[in-house]
Amino acid sequence: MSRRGEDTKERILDAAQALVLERGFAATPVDDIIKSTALTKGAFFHHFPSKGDLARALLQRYADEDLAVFDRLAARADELAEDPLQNALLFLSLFEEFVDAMAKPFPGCMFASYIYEGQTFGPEVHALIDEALKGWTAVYERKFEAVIASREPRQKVTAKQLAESIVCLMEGAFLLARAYDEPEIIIRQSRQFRAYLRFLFED
Amino acid sequence: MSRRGEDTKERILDAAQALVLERGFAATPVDDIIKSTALTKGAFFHHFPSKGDLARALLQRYADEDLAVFDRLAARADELAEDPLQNALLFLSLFEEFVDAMAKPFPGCMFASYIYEGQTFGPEVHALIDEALKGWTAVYERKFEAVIASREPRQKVTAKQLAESIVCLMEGAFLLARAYDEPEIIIRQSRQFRAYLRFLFED
DNA sequence: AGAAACATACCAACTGATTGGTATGTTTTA
DNA sequence: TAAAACATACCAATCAGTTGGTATGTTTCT
Repeated sequence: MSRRGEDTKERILDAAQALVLERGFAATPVDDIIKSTALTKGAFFHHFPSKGDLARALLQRYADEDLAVFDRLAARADELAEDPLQNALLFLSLFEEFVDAMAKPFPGCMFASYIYEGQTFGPEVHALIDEALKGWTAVYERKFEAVIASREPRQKVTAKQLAESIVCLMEGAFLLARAYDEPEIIIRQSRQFRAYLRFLFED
Repeated sequence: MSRRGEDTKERILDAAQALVLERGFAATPVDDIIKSTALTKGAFFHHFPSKGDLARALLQRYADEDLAVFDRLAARADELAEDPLQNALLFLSLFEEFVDAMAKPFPGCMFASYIYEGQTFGPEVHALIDEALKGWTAVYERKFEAVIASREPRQKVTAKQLAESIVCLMEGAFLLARAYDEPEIIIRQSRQFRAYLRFLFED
């Protein structure tokens, strides 16, 4: 695909992402997407064989960007803090900074949006969601394993438990943040979890 | 409305709830709802002036039932445990029992579903969601206030913080539970939070 | 190099199916 | 017997997707 074609495809994805995060996938007609890009139906279906293909491409791109952010934050944390506990704490701090820089109105999490539309999507989409959720958990789990290996926790906890907790906590925080349009909730909860970690592992 | 009319209205709501939780509201046509009740369009629009009215009625009923469950669990906890900490812990245990008794496939939380469809609904629906979320938080906050009043927490925490945390944690757990069709996640996370509370407040 | 052959990117207009909703009946119940 | 509770038969709008076509490259052949 030429440079020009690639650009329009991105434009369609940009418009679709904004609308889908706002209203959900099923509630976002193709007509509205093309209206917001000043393109036509022909152009849309030239780039995406079906609306379902858009759903897949949209989530794929979102997952890729999400992974990139995660990797970037992890790399910066690795750079600045060698100690496992400090590394984990810093990673969460960097995540808070990232959320703080997000635009209002707070868009929410696309995985969550897709999860609650369930039946609408095919197995490929479900696999993507699975991969993302398990990916997050795995990253956290590795970090917490290192922390537990380096220090005796004040309370008996497993890395897996902690990892699942922070993923749940953040997804829930994303939901409330969206309901109230208050991204600060995410930051508050992440900070609270940091305090919990310090409490568990610091002297 | 007569007994019979009330019954059919409930039947419609039952069918709608199952479908909406499965696929989302916008992705659930009225035709599918009436198909699953063996009724007709005339009957549906006799009971609900519009599909939007169904959305409101559906969430209202869900909120009422949710509140009833909450009150029931709280009453049982109050009955069995006077001590604030034991009361809070027991309340969570009873909630875990309740989740454990829920049917598979795990349906998820209707508030979350509605939140991620945002734009679709009117201000009345948003008010209902707000009320429910703030209601949960308020119940937890009162319980944790009593706990904090009765004991010195090992770490400085506020009742409000703890309340927001458990609400986020549970909503996130509901999301993962739905993604994996594993309600056990909710139970695990609630149990984990109980351990955290005991750790904070027990000697 | 330059023309012929082909591919990509897009558009305007249309299509059949589905959508929420209505108008007009018929049955049931109080 | 008169509302309330349904059913039947429709409608206008909207939906995802198609059609036939043009304009603009890009590659291939001479």
